[in-house]
Amino acid sequence: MGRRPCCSKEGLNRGAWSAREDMTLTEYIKTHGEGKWRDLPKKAGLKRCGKSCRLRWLNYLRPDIKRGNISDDEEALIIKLHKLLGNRWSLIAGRLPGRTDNEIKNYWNTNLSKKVNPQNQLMKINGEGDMKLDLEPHKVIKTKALRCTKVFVPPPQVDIKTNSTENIGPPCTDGMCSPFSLPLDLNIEDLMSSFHDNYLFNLANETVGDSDQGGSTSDWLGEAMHEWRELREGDPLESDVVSEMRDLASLLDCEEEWQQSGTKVL
DNA sequence: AAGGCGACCAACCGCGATTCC
DNA sequence: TGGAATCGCGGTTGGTCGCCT
Repeated sequence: MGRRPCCSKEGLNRGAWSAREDMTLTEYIKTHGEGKWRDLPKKAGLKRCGKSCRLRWLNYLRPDIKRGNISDDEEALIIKLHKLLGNRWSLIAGRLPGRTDNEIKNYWNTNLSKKVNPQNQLMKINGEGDMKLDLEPHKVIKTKALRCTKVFVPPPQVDIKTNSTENIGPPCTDGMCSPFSLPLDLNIEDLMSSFHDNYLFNLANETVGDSDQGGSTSDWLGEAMHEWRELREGDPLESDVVSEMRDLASLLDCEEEWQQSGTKVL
């Protein structure tokens, strides 16, 4: 059984939007607000599919869209976020005010993928452009993509004192224990993923950024790293690991700031 | 001048997640 | 509670433009 199309394509315009269509859509959304995309075209008098209207609005017509070239700062941030998050364009875009996921995705594919991985360019020059290229960044955090309207159920946790999985439950919220626990044999990918997942759980339970919990993500990440190292009998963390953790901490600190200022995160 | 080619990017498509009834 | 409707995401396509030969 085939998938039902999002709308009937018959009699609908496709391809580039005209100025008149843009104006019609903008005026309609100004008056009635976003949402109900399926009904919007009919009500607004547009011969477009609702999905197309949504895309046009989100990627082009929204008043807060930033026009113009990507700045050096933005580019550096995109590279850093892509290293941490992979092809999670909407997440990356969420941290670049006025930029859309589509814009960032296009920018990455046309500019940054070559810059970050010059081998791609080389392969095209050698006439191997059709090959599937390995664009996967190193140590990408693959947490489940979530919207922040839902409470995140955290992965099973390891009791940091006994190193057992017996004491499974949500992170403490009474301020009496560490914000999260870490298994001793965690590798860096799991460590960062576990940290990020716990962060999301705490965010959903409003324990992040609470002054009773000891301040910013950087603070309790530092605390967790310290505890982890102590329990591993002072194993030195490799410098790139420390660097990765700092990157992640600063990213998540940004999330906190936006969360506190009322901006929707994720 | 014109055809070929590649870069760019807006728009489309399919699918998983979420919401609604 | 389950299925339909809707939303949102990421991959892909295709039109346009500019450069090169």
